[in-house]
Amino acid sequence: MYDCQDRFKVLPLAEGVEEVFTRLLNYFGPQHWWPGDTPLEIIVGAILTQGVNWSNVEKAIKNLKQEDLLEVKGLYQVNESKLARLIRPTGYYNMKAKKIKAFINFLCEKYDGQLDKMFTQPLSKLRSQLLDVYGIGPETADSILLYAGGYPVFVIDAYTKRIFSRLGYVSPDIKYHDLQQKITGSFPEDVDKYNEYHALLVALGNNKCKKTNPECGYCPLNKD
DNA sequence: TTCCCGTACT
DNA sequence: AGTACAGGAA
Repeated sequence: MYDCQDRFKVLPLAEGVEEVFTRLLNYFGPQHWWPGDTPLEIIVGAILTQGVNWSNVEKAIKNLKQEDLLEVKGLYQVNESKLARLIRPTGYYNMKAKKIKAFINFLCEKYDGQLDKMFTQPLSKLRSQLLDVYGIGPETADSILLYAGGYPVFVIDAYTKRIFSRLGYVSPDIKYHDLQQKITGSFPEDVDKYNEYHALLVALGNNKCKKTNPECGYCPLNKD
């Protein structure tokens, strides 16, 4: 099994969650997420990054910026096929163009095209509204809420599942909501910490705790 | 479960 | 050439 289990099996989940955060922050340093200049850019990025590397997203974001399309009005007016062409580097570009359009339409209909208005809504109400938008599932909704809206929501992703299952705390196929409850149930509700924690898990998942050939020998969760 | 789909790293 | 990737819909 994985080396990290030896250390973390003696720690209750609550302490383990805290220990992982401390170690990752010491090792990687603050990540300064999300990499996006505006709330709208963060939301578009959250949709574009579904199922692909962030490096793919950067090209698409650059294309959108060049066309002056990272604003509500522009995204509302641009036709879907042109949008799809611009975001081609992210893969799934036809689906994602539809998804971005669906969000913009939702924003315009419900909130007069104003993100400020949208983000005055209480957390649980807005979350369920976002989940009703085509193309927005739990992870994308929570990324939008945390990184664009500043709500205290802990984002779960493939890395989070992989890391906590390898630590021995949960099953690899644990459901999104169940893992979210497990982690937040024993962790202070703090926007800055949630922000940093998710970013650090992505860093570990990318650099050390990879799906195949994980570099456990160099993992900060194993050192003394 | 399968489809959507390009990019980077092995 | 093969695999993995900040997922979600049908």
